[in-house]
Amino acid sequence: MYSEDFQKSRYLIIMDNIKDRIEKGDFNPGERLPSEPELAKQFKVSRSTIREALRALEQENIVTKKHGIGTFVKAKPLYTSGIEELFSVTDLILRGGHTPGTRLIFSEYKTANAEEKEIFNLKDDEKILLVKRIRTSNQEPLVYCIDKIPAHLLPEGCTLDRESIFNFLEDKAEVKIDCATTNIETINGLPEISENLKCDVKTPLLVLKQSHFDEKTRLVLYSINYFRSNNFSFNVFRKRLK
Amino acid sequence: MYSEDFQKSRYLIIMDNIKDRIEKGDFNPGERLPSEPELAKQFKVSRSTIREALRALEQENIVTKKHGIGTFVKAKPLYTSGIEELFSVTDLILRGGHTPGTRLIFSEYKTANAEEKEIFNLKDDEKILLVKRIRTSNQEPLVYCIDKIPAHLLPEGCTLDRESIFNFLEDKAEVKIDCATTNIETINGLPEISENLKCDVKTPLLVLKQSHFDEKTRLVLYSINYFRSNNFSFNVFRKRLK
DNA sequence: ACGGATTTGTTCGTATGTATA
DNA sequence: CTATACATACGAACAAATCCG
Repeated sequence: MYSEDFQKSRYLIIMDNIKDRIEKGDFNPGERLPSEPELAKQFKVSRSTIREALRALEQENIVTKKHGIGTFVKAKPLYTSGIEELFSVTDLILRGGHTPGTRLIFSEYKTANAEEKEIFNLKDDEKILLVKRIRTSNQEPLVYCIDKIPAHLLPEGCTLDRESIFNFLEDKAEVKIDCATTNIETINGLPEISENLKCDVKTPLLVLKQSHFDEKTRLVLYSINYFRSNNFSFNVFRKRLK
Repeated sequence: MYSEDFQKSRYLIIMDNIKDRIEKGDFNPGERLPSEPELAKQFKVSRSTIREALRALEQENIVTKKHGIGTFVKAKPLYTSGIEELFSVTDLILRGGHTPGTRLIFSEYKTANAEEKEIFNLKDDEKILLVKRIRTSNQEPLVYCIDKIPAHLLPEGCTLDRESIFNFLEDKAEVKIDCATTNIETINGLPEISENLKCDVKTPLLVLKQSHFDEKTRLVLYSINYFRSNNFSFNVFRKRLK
């Protein structure tokens, strides 16, 4: 009952096992793994289960399969887990080993304008919550965030002044953010924003405009994040199709 | 013999069929698809084959599955084709419906320095080809590219002055670029680069530093691209894990 | 709160197809 | 041509999540 991988599915256990063996150097980068029937024998499971495990490993970019040849360990542990994985700014800072903080600039309910009604698919007179905050990493300002959320998704009168919006939406509003489309661009510093970020107007800013969707692909959060570009950059893992 | 999807696997055919029906409005965004056993009956295949098709559709972000509930059509065809798909600058321009061009600034073989030997895993005295080019879109400069390739991957004495490096490596050097890790940041304009891009030094530049790997995860191309940020931005599709 | 029906998730075993060496 | 390896497909059984009466 209190065991951790109690009733974890076999393919997940096998997956972890293979990961560990790669980590340990049992299987080395570039090397071929034992064939599927071979692994099936070793783990005493059917080949289907092995295939499931290998498929998952391939999806995590840890191995590649080649038809008629074999399954190979990818070189560098390419889990750069870059920007293609969606996480909140809070998580971003935590993963960097720093302490996240929030400074509220502005929080107000307002009637949605035409564009907002369009993107959130709202009826007349519906309101949205507009929040402007500075997110800090170890007390230092890192990013200026503007967030917009339809009011009907939120409990009455909350202002989102402290918490991670992701966590708040999940815990208190039962909205699970599933994915986002992000546009990345860069602009020159802007007076209000640069001042709040304590950086020079001459320092360019990295701008992420993000439309966040829940599992039903409803747009639930639109945010614009201005990052101090002198202490920030993003990684993306890009894969060729075909 | 001459039919196009002759011997295409069944799950791919089913996948296309379901895609078409979503396209046509047969299945609408947010709606539940027929259950797996139901689809199996319709297509006269086993449930496993249906699951394979649905899995592929899920991977393309066209449907989502929920345990114990069903499989649902995602809303907007969330154009996946952002920066997470790796393509050459040439393709990038072509996809925008413009005409790509190249202006050679510099092309020379040089002995790899310590850092380059490290990243490319080279022995002493090995050389790399260093190329600096301006890529143009409809004759207008768009991006300043610095590319580094180990000499041993290339035929003797080529300078890569005209072609797409991706195409050249595939056609002439038998090197297939498979994936890349990309770092995105922004910097202030630099004298040499801004001048070549015909933009003001005050215009910030979007910088993509990319390590390109082949199928064996060998680093085969390292490139730094400086984009004129005033006419460029990227999209990324970000997915939440778990 | 319980139970049964429905739906997806996991696993098995087997057979056949296709790519590569 | 043959052996090996991965890919696709079938059908069956049971598990786990969800829903509804």
